[in-house]
Amino acid sequence: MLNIGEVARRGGVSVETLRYYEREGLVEVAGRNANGYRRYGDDAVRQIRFIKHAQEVGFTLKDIKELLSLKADPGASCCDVRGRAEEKIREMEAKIAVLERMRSILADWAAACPDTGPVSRCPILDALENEMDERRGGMSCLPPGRGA
Amino acid sequence: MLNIGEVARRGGVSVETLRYYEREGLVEVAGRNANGYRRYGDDAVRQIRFIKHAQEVGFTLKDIKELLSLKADPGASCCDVRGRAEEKIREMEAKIAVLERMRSILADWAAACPDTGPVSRCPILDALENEMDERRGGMSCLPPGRGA
DNA sequence: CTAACCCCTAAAGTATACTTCAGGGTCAAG
DNA sequence: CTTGACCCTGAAGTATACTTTAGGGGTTAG
Ligand SMILES: [Zn+2]
Ligand SMILES: [Zn+2]
Ligand SMILES: [Zn+2]
Ligand SMILES: [Zn+2]
Repeated sequence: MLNIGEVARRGGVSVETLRYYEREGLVEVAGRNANGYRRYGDDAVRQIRFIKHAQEVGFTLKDIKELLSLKADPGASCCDVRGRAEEKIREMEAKIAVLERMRSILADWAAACPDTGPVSRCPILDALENEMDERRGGMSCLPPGRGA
Repeated sequence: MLNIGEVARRGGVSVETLRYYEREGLVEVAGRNANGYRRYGDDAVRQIRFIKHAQEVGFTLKDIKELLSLKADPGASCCDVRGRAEEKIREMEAKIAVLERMRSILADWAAACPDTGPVSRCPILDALENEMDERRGGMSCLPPGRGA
């Protein structure tokens, strides 16, 4: 049985984070001692590392809560877990696609910018000022059905 | 001179967003009428579209405030603007790299998961429970100098 | 005994970009 | 004169994952 500080040290998180995880239902406390101090079993440290590893690959705490439920549920199947992973992969691919598109547009603009002279003739600012909504599709900032 | 509602419609944002932009110093009001209603010049709509376009390519409102300052500053050079764009490109590349790394790890795990059977033998949960910190480098969740 | 260090709670703050709420004037039409 | 659409302010709420603050008790070494 460990105090919160020791669990925090071994898990690589702060005690505040541990209390936060407890509030959020991610880590359970085994019990309390006479002073009201939290006592943790050693599975707590494993649990915290699970959480941190899951965060490292992109799961949110909400996701992780679900993963922990699956892990604890003897009726759950491997398939459920893989489903979560695949969903997360799709989310990431969507985010990557958005970022790639933005990066590519910015890169084009940066290439067009002469890098000298006044801002009044900067093609980047021009591009931002004028329409570019049809470019590559799906970047509309205007209300639908209203041309310029 | 336009009321806030008309500017919102033409700009494709809500009136609350406009008031928010005003508080944040992104859009100036030309004046007020006798009732205290905001009156906007028609450059306001252009300004809002600038903001929206800049967001579409990944600039934050903070970035955009700087871009607007540069745009308004006759002493600023094109170079400054390009600098912001290139910095943003680097930020995006960093984010993309992180996402790619996470995606690739998850994809490997998902491929290893048999997708049948109980969660107790799921390689994804196994991977999350056990160490994977040395994999691909730089994913440590542990405090430095503390092995297992 | 007291400093240093551990623990406790509840609430508020952080960052971002807004939205929603509460409460209340203004204006044109019918 | 009322209805509905519009405008105003200031404050709080949203989502995420924590951190910080405020205020206070417990334990141990010197
Ligand atoms: Zn599995
Ligand atoms: Zn646009
Ligand atoms: Zn330029
Ligand atoms: Zn790790």
